[in-house]
Amino acid sequence: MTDQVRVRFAPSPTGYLHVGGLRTALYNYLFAKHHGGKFVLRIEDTDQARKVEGAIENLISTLEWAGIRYDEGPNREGAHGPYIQSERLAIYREHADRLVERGKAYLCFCTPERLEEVRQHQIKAKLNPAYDRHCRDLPLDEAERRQAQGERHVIRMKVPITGDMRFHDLIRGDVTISYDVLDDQVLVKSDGFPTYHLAVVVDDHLMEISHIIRGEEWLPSVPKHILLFQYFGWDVPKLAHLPLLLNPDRSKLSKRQGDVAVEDYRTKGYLKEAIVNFIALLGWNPGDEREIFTLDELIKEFSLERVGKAGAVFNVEKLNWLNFEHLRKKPDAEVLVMLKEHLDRSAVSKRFEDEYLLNVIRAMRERVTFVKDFVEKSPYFFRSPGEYESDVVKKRWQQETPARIRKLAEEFSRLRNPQKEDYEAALHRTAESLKINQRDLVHPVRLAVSGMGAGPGLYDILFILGKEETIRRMNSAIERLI
RNA sequence: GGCCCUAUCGUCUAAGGGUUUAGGACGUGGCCCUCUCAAGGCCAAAAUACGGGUUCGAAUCCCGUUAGGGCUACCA
Repeated sequence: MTDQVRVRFAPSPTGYLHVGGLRTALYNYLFAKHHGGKFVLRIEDTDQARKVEGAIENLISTLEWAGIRYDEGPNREGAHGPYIQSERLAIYREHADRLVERGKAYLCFCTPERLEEVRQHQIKAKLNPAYDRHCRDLPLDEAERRQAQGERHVIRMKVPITGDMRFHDLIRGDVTISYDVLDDQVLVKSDGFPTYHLAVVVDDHLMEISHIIRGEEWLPSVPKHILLFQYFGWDVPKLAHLPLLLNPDRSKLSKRQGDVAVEDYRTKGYLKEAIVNFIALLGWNPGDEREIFTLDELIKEFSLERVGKAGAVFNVEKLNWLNFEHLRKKPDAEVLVMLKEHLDRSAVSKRFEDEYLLNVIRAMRERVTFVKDFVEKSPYFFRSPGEYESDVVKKRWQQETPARIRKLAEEFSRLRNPQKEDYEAALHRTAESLKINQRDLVHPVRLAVSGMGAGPGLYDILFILGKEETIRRMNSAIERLI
């Protein structure tokens, strides 16, 4: 075993990448990169019943989208492949046989019916349901004879009857679990596939994993794994069990209470930078008061020592804020690309010049959380107002307003190639000659050209829209608003 | 039920026994700025689950209680 840090993310391909899974992947990745080590992606598809078509591809593309690049894994073979467990069946079988030979595991011929019956009896007798070790002491020759006859069987590990397992977890400290709450775990199922417990130990060893960083739900099965490492005569990797991600009601993060698939958030328009940043902060903090991080900064700062022990609620409000912050940090040109992509996908059919869109971006930057907000919060940059917000009309559009707007439109029409300041000066002049406050013109004009009462500075809007469009909208408002 | 883990503002968290009138952030409310809305600035409300110990001193260490979560499969 080398001294190099090698960690893995080992999801089972059951459909989509869960945000909890993404965080586990992220922490592994950050830990690996922080220490100049390798990040391995391994697919744990040993349950044939739960196989989902396309899940692996989906998992990989989501991971790559988030910027979490694996060094070894499916489609990126290293020296430890294959990285999909269903392609490693012979390896597991061979190792299981080794354990049987050494008397550390045994063949079990109990039927599911008998197991269920035993379980029912135990429950009735208020005992902990566990395998009764019926086949544990079958003579090896008898077991081999029955196996040769093709009798259906599983392979179970032998867990010591008494004593306990004490181990150290990098996040939780020392943990002790008594053997009498463990049963003789199935290692190889009757379909020949290994269970998680066998596969994870064999693969973590063979792939030279130095640190196992995974969710807290695995903590109770650590003793089984350590036992297996010992039965094989292998070193045990360092362990770190991450706190869980929680629903707002503090139960384990699940569907039903909001979105849990990373792609859901992606579709909603969250930036990968925001999701990664947010998820990193769910259970980890840098120790100072910084909150905005890029992936590279996270790599630099991350340490397991600063990972907390308590579960963390996935709080969308803060994610929104981070999205806002990361979107704001992006250069105009980059936002332009995203806005154009969004426009292509949306119902807005009209084409806009890059320069026009850049102006919209500059005007709206401080006002949007998502790229889609450019259109949703300022639709007037993309089409003339279909209707006017009624409460704003009520407040800003008085009886004398049409005449004033008409006069201002005339003033505007005399401008040649107007800049922002020219609109402002023209409005100022008009207000003076009308002997009214500027705001008595500003608000109605805003309403006329945008249909709304809120938005960027009026002169920014007018400049972006351009003289012709501005005047056209002003006249249109005069006709449509009474 | 049994076993394991966890417990600081609504949420994410800081404080590694004295530097603490428990700090920051999101969100919430107010004020300032201002053509509106934002952004920004300032301010405010808001927490150590409870009970015992240990100690000169406890959010911090120990025990118990309570609460929450996880696990308890031929699922991962």
